[in-house]
Amino acid sequence: MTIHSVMALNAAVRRPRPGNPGTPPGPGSPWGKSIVAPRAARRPSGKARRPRTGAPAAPGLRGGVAIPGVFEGGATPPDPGSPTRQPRWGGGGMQRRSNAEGVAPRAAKRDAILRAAIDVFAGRGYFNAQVADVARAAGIAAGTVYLYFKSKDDLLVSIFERSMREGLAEGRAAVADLTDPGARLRRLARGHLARLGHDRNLAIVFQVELRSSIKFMERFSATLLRDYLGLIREAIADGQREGLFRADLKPTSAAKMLFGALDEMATNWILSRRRYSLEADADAVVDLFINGARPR
Amino acid sequence: MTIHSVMALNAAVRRPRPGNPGTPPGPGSPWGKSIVAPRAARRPSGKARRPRTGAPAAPGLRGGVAIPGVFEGGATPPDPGSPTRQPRWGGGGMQRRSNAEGVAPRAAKRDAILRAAIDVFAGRGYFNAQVADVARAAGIAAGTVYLYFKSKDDLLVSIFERSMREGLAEGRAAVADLTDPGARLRRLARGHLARLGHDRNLAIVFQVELRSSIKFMERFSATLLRDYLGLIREAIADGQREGLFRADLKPTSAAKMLFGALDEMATNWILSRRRYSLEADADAVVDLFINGARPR
Amino acid sequence: MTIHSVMALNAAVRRPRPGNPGTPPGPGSPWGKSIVAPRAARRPSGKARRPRTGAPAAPGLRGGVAIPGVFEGGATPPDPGSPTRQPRWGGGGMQRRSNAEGVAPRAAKRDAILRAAIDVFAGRGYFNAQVADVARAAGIAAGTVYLYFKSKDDLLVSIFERSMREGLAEGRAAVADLTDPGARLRRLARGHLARLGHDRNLAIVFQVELRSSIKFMERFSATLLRDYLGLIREAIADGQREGLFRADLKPTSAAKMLFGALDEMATNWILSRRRYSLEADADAVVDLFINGARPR
Amino acid sequence: MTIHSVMALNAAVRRPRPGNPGTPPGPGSPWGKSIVAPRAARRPSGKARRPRTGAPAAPGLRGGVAIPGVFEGGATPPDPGSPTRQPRWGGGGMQRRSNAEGVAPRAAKRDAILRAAIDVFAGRGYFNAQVADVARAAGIAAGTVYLYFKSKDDLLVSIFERSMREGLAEGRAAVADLTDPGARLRRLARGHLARLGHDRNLAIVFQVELRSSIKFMERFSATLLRDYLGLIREAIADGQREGLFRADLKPTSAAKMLFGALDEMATNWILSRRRYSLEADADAVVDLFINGARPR
DNA sequence: CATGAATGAGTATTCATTCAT
DNA sequence: GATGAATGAATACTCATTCAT
Repeated sequence: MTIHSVMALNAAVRRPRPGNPGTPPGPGSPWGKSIVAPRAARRPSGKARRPRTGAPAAPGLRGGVAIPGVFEGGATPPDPGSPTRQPRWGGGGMQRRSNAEGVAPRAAKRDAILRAAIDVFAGRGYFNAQVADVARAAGIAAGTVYLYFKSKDDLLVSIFERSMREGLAEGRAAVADLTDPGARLRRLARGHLARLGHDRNLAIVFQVELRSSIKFMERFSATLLRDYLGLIREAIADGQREGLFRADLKPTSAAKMLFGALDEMATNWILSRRRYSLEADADAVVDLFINGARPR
Repeated sequence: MTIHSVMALNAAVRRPRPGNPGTPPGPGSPWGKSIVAPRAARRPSGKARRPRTGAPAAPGLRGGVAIPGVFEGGATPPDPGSPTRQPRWGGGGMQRRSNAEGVAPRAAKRDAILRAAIDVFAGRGYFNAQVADVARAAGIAAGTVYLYFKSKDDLLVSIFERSMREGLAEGRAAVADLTDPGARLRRLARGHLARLGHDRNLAIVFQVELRSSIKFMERFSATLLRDYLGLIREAIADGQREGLFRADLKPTSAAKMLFGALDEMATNWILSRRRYSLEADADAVVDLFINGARPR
Repeated sequence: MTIHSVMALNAAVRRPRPGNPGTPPGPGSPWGKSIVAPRAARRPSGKARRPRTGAPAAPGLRGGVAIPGVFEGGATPPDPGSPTRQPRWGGGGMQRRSNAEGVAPRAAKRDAILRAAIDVFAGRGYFNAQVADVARAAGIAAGTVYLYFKSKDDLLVSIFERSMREGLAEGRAAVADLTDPGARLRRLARGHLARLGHDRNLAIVFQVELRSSIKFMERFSATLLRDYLGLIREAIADGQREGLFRADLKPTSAAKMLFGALDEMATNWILSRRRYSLEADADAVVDLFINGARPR
Repeated sequence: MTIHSVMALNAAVRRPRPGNPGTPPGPGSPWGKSIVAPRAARRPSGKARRPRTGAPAAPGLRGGVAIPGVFEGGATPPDPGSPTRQPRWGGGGMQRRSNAEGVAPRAAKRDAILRAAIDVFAGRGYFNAQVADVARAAGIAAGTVYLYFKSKDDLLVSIFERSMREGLAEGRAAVADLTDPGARLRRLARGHLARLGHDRNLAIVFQVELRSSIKFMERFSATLLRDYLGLIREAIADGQREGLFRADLKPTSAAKMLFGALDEMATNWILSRRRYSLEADADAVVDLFINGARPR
């Protein structure tokens, strides 16, 4: 079972009840309900608040959580040791110009919050984590999170979307110059595991926290992930056309199998107390797959 | 992603439980109110009580819970001792006989509650489901659930343990008389998918709800699942000894890959709107695996 | 503040709501648990019980809690060391003939339950104690308690009524042959503290558990206790008539003061870790009182 | 029965609160906590916020809580440091100025909640009262109570601590300029009863609700109350040194007796339907005591 | 833009009491 | 008479979200 598969699971019956306990859904979630039963909007009046204002930015931001370059200062940093392809969140951006002199501070803060969310969610679990925890980790006030994200769910969704988008982009780029189907599969697999292996907290969120909702999975199963699996499927199909892989293999099923095996490796890596290279697992999986797909 | 991996999926998106109950007073006290807030007399109807046998089955139980062809085989479920009549959860046949000559009625009710829990959890998700929902589905009072299970969590845990125990037992039995490693893998794979394929709700709970906690996954990853993966690993190792599989394959990793691929198939099956035979997927996966593992 | 006074306190508004609240306090309370009814550790489960019956008295009765002579086998036994006046609960009875050959087994069992209730309530507090605890301590089934008592409240009420009735009877008898007001007060005071001092658990229930409700106190404040205070008041009034006590003293108020001082001694004795003779405190109180009441 | 003794009164008859939500899973879950979102340790509390002054006072506060002449003096109650303007709980005068030049609004709201708690607890009893009742009476949302108090228990505890602290401070101040032991006792007694007599609801909470737990009594019996009794004991000891009181009187015991008698008066006052001056009872008690303590 | 005090819905769990056997 | 499985009402507390400053 890969991400893809899991994605449609919880789809079932999410009670519409507002409030919270049962974790009632609530508006604001990209799924119309909220993947995880937010809490619903309330706020009858609002008493006295706090008058302060002014400050250009909470001081905590820089120090505590994110650094303009974003995502690079996390708990499980992108491993500055490996010079190759680091998943620089916020790094591949567009609007973000050159955080040097403070351009696009909004994007920078958004990245900081996302980074904080990854670390907090990985550390205590999405449900156990409180928005206030994320805010604190990001060095901002709780309410500020809502200036950048629609809801708590949105944080999770944003993490997923961004990660998938980057993964997909990287995958496409990595495969662009390769013609050999086997080599493409290998590079995709390595890239997939390397990305997760470089950021353990992100991997935890991606492999664990992100799969708690069928709704969530169904939604993405039809979008980003579909494209991601598509890359694999195409490589397989190409391989079949070139006679490298058995023709009786169904590309879609085979892609799922490969992805499922890789996914299992990733999850095992997370659960394992040992700290080995996740990326290294890619070859074993691909070797087995390619060998298994080879015409008899 | 295999079972192992999947296990960490849903971990996150879960809501906690705020609020809490109290002990309200009630009539019956010489003071008209009760000096100490008794509790009040209640008991509008009274469901089924006494578990003694004889009875064809508690009325509420059959109607509310039992689902045709599902979970009906289990009298005293956790009875791995009796090889015959194995309560195949989610399995087919075997009409519930109403514990003819004295099958513990307590176990029967426990089964009914568990069955109800599977259906309710699958239907609305573990977190969104309320204990009262499960009770209602089982045709009993909410409080009664606690006469059979420690907590709501315990329901989920019991589902997992039971399912794994049975799966493991079936797996062992299925493989006992086979010597060919490939045949063993095929039977294990088929059995695994067949078990899930027979009970969609159980499959949902198993593939999704059960993976909502990294804690949960870690715990079982070291127990039942380890044994389950062990069966696969052994078959692979035997195959290597017999020269059927490449010697450079690491049995443990290979087992995870196979399991991961199967798990992905299972989750895909659940997410898919189409109703195809999950068991049939086993062959494709095993074929690819065996072929891939074959010495070059 | 004596029992009398406290008795009317809680009378206020006892909400009739049945059910009960939850959320046991939890940490944060200076007592580690909650000042009130933390519920304490529940009994392991209490499933399997003891089916035996028939016997003139449940086995558990004799051993665990009460002995036909009742009340004499408590946790804080009536101090067999002091040959004088032991508050023999059930001992001063009427219907109870001679439990020797099993006469009045009903009364004997009732006594046993009451004795068990005293010990249990004293041990874990009325609110924390469960009817099942009392039943278990009495060696009977939970439901059986209701064959002898209307409700849990009734247990507390019965303890109070019985204790007061006996105390009143003893007080009357003790004072019957005395004419000197001072001597009567002294004997009443000694008797009061001696009775409590002989049975610590009863004292705890009497001094603590019994005062949690204004309703409860109001009810008895108008009955038994009134008579009890009456004995004191009469002795004081007689003393005034004889010129032994100041005439400007209001008998009723003075009686409350005396009772209040004694009550304080009793409560202090319970709270104290030291094990001294409570009865001995009587003299100091009475001395002070008599001296203070003496005409200047 | 004195305060000390009374303190143990209500200990018992309290209903626990089953239910749970707020009641975290507890043991029973194989993970020690709960497989799912045990919520984990929450942030320290987050009480202290930003005490800045300014705001005239939260609107709902005045209307919902404040009771004419009661509790209105307290801006920042627990401020024993400022001798002037002592917030006499239950005391008279001093219109709440709406913290004119900056009295912490936070403290004001805290006071309002406490005041509401006193009234609600007195009215329906601690156990029957719901936190929501207190919140409603204070004109705030239920959840807001937890922004100022740890738990429902904390409300009761805070009432006690504050009352005792103030009573102790007043007692010390009242006695500071007096040398005559008898006069000191009289002033202490009058002050004690006057304080309770000025705020009937506070008196009810103090005399009844607060004594519902032996645990509670034990705890405070060793702290605040000890100091309070100490004031009385010292006056008695001084009197003995001056030859005013009998030397064979044990100061500690005598102090308890005096306190017990006063406490009884207070409780009687509460229970009585008649509305007389409680403070006036002080003289009768002290007269009797002093006369009784006088050397023969 | 940022803040953070305030809001308020929501439910797991307990246990006194009943009653079929 | 005894039993004990079953019942079911009731609430403290959390935390996502808002909005007046």
